[in-house]
Parts: sequence; structure tokens; C-alpha cells
Amino acid sequence: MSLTDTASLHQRIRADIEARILGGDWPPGHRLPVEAELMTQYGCSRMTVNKAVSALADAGLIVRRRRAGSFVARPRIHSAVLDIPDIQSEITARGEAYAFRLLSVRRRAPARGDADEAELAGGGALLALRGAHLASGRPFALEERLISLRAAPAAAEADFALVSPGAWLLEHVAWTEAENRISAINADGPVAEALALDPGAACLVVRRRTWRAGERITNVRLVFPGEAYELVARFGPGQA
Amino acid sequence: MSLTDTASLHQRIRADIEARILGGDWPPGHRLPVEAELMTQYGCSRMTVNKAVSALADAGLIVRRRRAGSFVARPRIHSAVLDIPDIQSEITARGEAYAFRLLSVRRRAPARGDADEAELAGGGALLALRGAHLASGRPFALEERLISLRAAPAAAEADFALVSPGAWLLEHVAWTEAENRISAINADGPVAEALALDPGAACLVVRRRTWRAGERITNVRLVFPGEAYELVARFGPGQA
DNA sequence: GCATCCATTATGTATATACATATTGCCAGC
DNA sequence: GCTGGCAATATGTATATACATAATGGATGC
Repeated sequence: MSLTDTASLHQRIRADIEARILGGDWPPGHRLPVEAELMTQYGCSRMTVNKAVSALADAGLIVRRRRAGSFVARPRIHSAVLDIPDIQSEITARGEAYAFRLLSVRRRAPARGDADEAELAGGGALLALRGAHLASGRPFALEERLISLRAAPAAAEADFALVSPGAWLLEHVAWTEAENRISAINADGPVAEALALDPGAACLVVRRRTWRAGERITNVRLVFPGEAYELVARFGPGQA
Repeated sequence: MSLTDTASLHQRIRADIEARILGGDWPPGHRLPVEAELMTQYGCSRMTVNKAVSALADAGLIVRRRRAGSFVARPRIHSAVLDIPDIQSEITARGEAYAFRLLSVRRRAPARGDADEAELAGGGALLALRGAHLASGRPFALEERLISLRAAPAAAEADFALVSPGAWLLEHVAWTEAENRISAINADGPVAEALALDPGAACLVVRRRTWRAGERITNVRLVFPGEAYELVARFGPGQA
């Protein structure tokens, strides 16, 4: 514990509560102890508890309501920041019909010599998926995904012919951190064919890695037609 | 003023200081009054002032240092969210020499019929720039930029042969909101030549619009070699 | 001139207290 | 059973106070 020794009391209280929320002990909607109780639990004044809990409210982790109490916030579907682009809602927002076509699913071990896959698997197995997102029947994006079955064991039972892996994960696994790497490639034969593009056409590639409290959840690689698709992100200065 | 009537005292103090910073009265690096002085200015206790100023520090707008005082934060080079990519520091981080070559500067009115340019200009004139970012002498990215001279009049005097427009703006103009639109294109003749690529090579295009408290500041379009460059963004779920 | 020490200063944390305010849930009255 | 109103409750805000801590800048000593 790095915070537990040096940090100030209200910071430790905050970290403690945060850990319970992120760890899943306190699920969304859970009511947390009232300030008076936390105050006896931590043996401090209400002002100190208030500072810790208000900070969590500012950070959006909990919601506070007078007289009612404080509750773990329900996670937003959409991040306002740089979304985990929700392809389905983007397509339906354009008035087109959305479908996901699953091309293959396979349970396998991490590839030998691939350190990133080994870290993702965390000693367990991986679920490897390939599929296509369709807008009005036409291919809109290709998806290659790896899911850590250690982090999301329920994924083994999910039917990804019915729900796209991205939508399923958003629903079933909380995430705390993500990283996008965006680049551009020229479509090679198979990709061009799958996306109905001329060979060599510019494509946008998004590779995303997702964490939950330090634990790897999933890797995904999405390929979009470059000129037809735009990735949009709105954001403010934010923190370090 | 929507905040000035109903809001609590510390919120009004916070909003007041925030307005001075965003309005430019207190530029980056400016030292703000010590808590004792704010306390007499607003006629309240230090705890109240502290709450307001600490909140601004949490939000990253100011930096506080014991004994030294509180200072308006210099905008971070790197946003943790989806950066305003700072091309220069990215290049030097790779151990290569950075240079910006200014190709053209022109002061002009917004193009007739272009609603976005008209909004950017806000009734004033625009500064239109073209240039190239060089890594070890080789072209790394092309930049086309429009700056609203109404929002940043000092830009008219800046020498963009010495400082790249992006770096100059980060230093001199605070921003509160930005939007990136990312797509991919095939390099046409001039772009391919400028970036030393084969014609048709995939390129990453970032178009960014930047605001300060609702006012448009600048538009920029950056073109990168698609396979050699990766845009990286790390982020969390964030707020609504 | 230079390094070291120390008082001063400004922020950081914590407490006890007081009153304000939004809401819930109960209770009275019909 | 339904409704209106009231009391209890949990958070929200503000104050006065106290001591901790980091760091500056000047004074001191050589």
C-alpha cells in the first residue's frame, strides 16, 4: 500500500472507499455508510470524512443526496472524453441498421514469446475473436479481439453472435483505464475485400488496451475505412 | 451571472478566480493573492477560501506550493486524456532534432460561405499558416492552421519561424476545450512529396478545433505518415 | 564570496461547532 | 385509503482554532 502510510487521513479514507468500489465490494447503487458512521469507523471528525467523500463525489465515483445518503454511481455508457467508441450507437445514430457478424471464436493460450499477450492473459487463457460490424448490411469495421478469461470468465459463456464483444464487455465488466493507439494503414487484399474498398485505400486502425484497477481485461484492434469514418474526441485540459 | 446569486460562497469564490484565469487577467505563472488576503477580500474565513482554491488546484487550473504561494498553472504540454499532441517533445523524446519550417503566413478574412471559419473569426480576421514539422531534418508532419486574431491578437506579432504555432499557442493562450477529428487519407502528390512518401501511402489526419470559455481560438489540420506515427491516448471513464 | 542554518511564511490537515437545506417517511386528519 | 404537513435525518456550508510541513530568503559565520 503506497497511500496507506504517508498520505493524509482524508486521502486514506478516500482511497479506502475507492478501493471497495473499484474492487466490486460496493456495486453501483450501493448505499455507503453515513458520515456519522464513517466518522466512528475511522475515528475522526465529520469534516474529515466529508472531505474524503465529497472528493469522490466530485470525481464522479459516487452520488450524494441530502437526507437519502451517498450511493455508488452507475457507470456511464459513454465516456465523454474519447469514447470507447460505441460502434453500434454510432451506426444507429446515422439511421442505419446495425449488425455484428462473428467470424470466429477460439479459446487459446497466449502466443509464445508475446509478452503483451502473456500479461493480458495473466496466467489464464484468452478468448480470441474476429468479426465485422455492419451498417445496413455493408461492412463498416473489422474487429480482432482478445479477452482475458481470468479477468472476465463470464465471457466464455456469452454468445457473441447476438451481442458484439464490445457491447457485452461494456455491460458486464467495469473498466478504469484504457489506452488507444491510432494509426493509418493501406488496406491489403483481405482487409480491402472485407471492407469493400480498393486495395491500398487508407484505413484507420485503433488498437485499444483496457484495464480494471491495474488488471488487463481486453485488447482490440479495429480497422475502419479511413475516408468514410472519423474518430471524434472532445476533451478539456484534464489532469496529469 | 448564473453562479453569482444562488451558489455557495466557496463556489462563487472559485468561479470568480476561474473567470479571471480564463479571461486572461491572470496569465499562466501569475501568483494569486495569499489565502489571508482573499479572506479579507471576500470577508470570510480561511477554510472557505481554502476550499475554493484547493478545488481549483484539484481541477488543475492552479498549482499550489507551500511557502511559495498559488500560481496559475502553465497549461500542460501533455493532456492525459487524448493529448494535444506536442509534436516537438515527441520528436525530441525519440532523440531526434526538432525544427519547424514555416511555409507561409497570411492574414485574411474568413472564406465566404464557410460558416466554421466565420465562427472561428468571430467578426475579426484570421491568421492562416502552413508549415512542416521536421525530425532530424526530415519532414514528420504537415500543419495547416487558422488562428482567430480576435481571440489571440498577440499572434499577429509572433515569429512563427522561431516557435511553432502550436507551441506558441500553448504558451500564450489558455484553452478550456478541444475537439479532435481523426481520419485517414491516401497521400496525394504534394502531400506525398512533402512527407517523402510514396503516392497513395496511408496518412493519419488530425483536425482539431480549440475553444477558450466558449470562444473559438484556432483550427489546425495535421497530416502524419500513417504507418510511422501513432497517436496514443490514455484515459479513464471520466465525467458526464 | 559562499555555504549553512533558521525564522518566516503560506499552504496542508484536522477538529469542534453551528446552522442551513433538501427529502424521506411517518402520522394525523379527513 | 389518501393527502397534507411535520419531524427526523443526512448532507451542505461556514467559522474559529490549532498545529504540521515545506520551502524561501535572509542572516550568519567562515
